[in-house]
Amino acid sequence: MHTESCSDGNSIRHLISNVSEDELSDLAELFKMFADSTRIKILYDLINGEKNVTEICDDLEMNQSAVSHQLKLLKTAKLIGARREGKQMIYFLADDHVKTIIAMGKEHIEE
Amino acid sequence: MHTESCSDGNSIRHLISNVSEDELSDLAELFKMFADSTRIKILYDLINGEKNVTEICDDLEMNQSAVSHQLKLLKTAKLIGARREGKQMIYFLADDHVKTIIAMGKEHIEE
DNA sequence: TATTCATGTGAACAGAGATTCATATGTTAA
DNA sequence: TTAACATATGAATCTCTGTTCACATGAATA
Repeated sequence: MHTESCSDGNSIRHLISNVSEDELSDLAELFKMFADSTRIKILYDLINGEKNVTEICDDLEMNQSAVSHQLKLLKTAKLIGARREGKQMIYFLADDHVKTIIAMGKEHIEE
Repeated sequence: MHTESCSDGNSIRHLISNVSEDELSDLAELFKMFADSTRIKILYDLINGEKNVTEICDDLEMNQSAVSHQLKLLKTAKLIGARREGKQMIYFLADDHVKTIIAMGKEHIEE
């Protein structure tokens, strides 16, 4: 016998043990968020604590529109959260996974 | 006073504590390797042990050229290694960081 | 050495994504 | 309600990158 092994019928040739193709796509999507300089800088910036958009722009020395566009992506990916405070929007890291993932990356680089 | 704080003169406005802009770019470059479905599948495939190109192609159900191109990128990034064995090239994960990083990603997704 | 199998690679094409520009939305203060 | 500030967003542009196609390279075998 040599038939389907994935119970969900979603398989890249029964190989990738127990992991559906969708799950791997989601993984790729997640890592995409870390795969851009601007977004990494934003995430890294927020490790120092929550900040509003203007502060982030100043820190990164980038124009507000570019930053806002990336903030939106990060928020959609649920890597950051936001709340309004008067005229300003305060952004912050959603959870500790972000720090952990970045830390793992740094570790690999400094091998 | 409020001048340069990074000793190397490489700063995104002294913010990103102790981390040079280059270092953050390297991080982004690293995560780019995980940010594509094909590459993630290859990496995940190799978690099951070393494989030659044909096996990987079969597993992913992708044509050989596409896979080879991605293998080259992964090798350049030092996430995988390779050795020749007769006509075949055997690819394998370079170290455990790959597994760790993927595991972190999965953990975040399954939150 | 000619052939076949396994893999690598350059060029071309297509699609995705990042930045900019202009402008819209939302909030506070005058 | 008007003005000023803070942020969001759509469209256009430009760049980057993944796949395909055709072919090159390398190794084993007849």
